[in-house]
Amino acid sequence: MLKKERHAFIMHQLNLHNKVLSNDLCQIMEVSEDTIRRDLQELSAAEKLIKVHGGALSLSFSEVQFSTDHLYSPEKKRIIAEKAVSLVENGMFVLTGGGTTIVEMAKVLPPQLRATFITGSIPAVNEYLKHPSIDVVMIGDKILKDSKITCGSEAISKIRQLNADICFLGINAIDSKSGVTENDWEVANLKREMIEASKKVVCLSISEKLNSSQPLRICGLEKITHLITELPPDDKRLNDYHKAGVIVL
Amino acid sequence: MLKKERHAFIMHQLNLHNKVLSNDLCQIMEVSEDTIRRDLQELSAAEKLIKVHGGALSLSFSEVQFSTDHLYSPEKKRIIAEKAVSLVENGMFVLTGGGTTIVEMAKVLPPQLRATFITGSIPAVNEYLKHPSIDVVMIGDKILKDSKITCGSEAISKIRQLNADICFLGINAIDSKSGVTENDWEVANLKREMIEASKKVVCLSISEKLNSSQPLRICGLEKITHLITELPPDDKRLNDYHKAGVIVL
DNA sequence: TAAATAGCTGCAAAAAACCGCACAAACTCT
DNA sequence: AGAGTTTGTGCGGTTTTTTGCAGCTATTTA
Repeated sequence: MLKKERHAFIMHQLNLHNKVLSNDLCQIMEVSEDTIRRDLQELSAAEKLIKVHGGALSLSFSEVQFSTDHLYSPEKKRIIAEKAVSLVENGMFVLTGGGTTIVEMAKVLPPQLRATFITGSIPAVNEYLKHPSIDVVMIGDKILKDSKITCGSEAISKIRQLNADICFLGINAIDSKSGVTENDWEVANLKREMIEASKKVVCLSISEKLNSSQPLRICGLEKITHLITELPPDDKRLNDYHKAGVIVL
Repeated sequence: MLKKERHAFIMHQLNLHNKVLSNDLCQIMEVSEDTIRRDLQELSAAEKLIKVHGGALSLSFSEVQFSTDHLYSPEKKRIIAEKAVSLVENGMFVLTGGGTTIVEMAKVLPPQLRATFITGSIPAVNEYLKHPSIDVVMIGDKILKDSKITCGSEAISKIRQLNADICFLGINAIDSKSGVTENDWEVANLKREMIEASKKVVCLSISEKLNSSQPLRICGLEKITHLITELPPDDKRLNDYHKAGVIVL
């Protein structure tokens, strides 16, 4: 196998799997480890991949993972937030969860908006209180320290009494098969109730969380009315959700 | 799993949840605890995260936590706060109002204290959440924007269900004849309920507010068990309250 | 205060990377 | 065409990196 061929093959594998192992490569191509090592060295020098101990990673891998050092992809969340606020209208009763995306959304609410925001999230409330004209209602209960939201039977019974116009949820994982999933028992219960208590349900999620799932199921896609990501609505990664009848923004 | 992959995965988890546990990581990635520990050490050295006992925290999280928006703290309120915390014991259920004095008190709670703090004040909750070991319960209702406390029938009915060990109130006016008075209708109602719901009632007030009164009466001195000011307890300005049977600190 | 849990240090084994060299294929230049 | 040169490849031995383990210390928790 020629050198150029090997290079092309390595790049191909890398595009498919974002990762190659030196061992696999030298077995498949039936060359020595040294040859592979030198191939990777050259491709790395040409900045076509990232060489690591034991193999190599694709450039996109590093971009996605390490480009976003501080606040996690704030620009993506800002895009999501901007789309989300367009759904809020004057006079609405809005139920929101917690999380950084919801806080971003709180920051970009138009100043002249008049609506009532109901939440159990402390960071969200802190933002809502800065707004000049919206009303803020806090759902009370014991506060979960790590996620800083009120959580418990008291909170759930309060949410059950609501019939909000719209509900915004930052979600951890969504998948066309498993629906919306979560890894925290209490938070999952809470989100489930919030969904039931609202006429429209808007899920906010960065695209990395698409097509991932976690142990606890919150609901299927049929309960979701809107899905907002930082991607344009016609991105192919969103096809499954379109098909499921979700409005994708 | 390659080392870089592990690092990327750890950062990913961290960005999603602001926190990772060493144990979870070594189970998910199927490597030894030592490997995870070394990964965290390296990422910590590269200032990508903050290593703590048992896991790691994201940088953005710590920034929020330790953000140095140190409000200037008047000496008097600090003195009052120091006296007030001495009344809190482990295992107590503590009901607190809002106001700057209460927030000062929240800041000086001893780190090893274990108690449950119940409040409707957003600024107070923000402080309580920084404490490592206390439980925090939020009283829910519509939030009064100017005083940043939850207020309304819902809050009042919740407080009625309580039987707290002790209640701390920052007060606006106190007088040996009129008792404790207030100028906000909603806040007055709330404080009245909080006093009824607690075995001990501690009033916190800077000395300037002594012997002043406002239009709305909350209660007489007989309902107050403790009064704390920045003055030494034997100051002559406090004589009236001594005589009324209030413990003056 | 004692048990449990997490961290640290040194060590050893395995894997991977590296270095120098030899040899073969390809390419160049007369 | 053929000798010399460049380039690519594989092999043996050495070095570095990575990882897990055992024993010990420090911290946390009950």
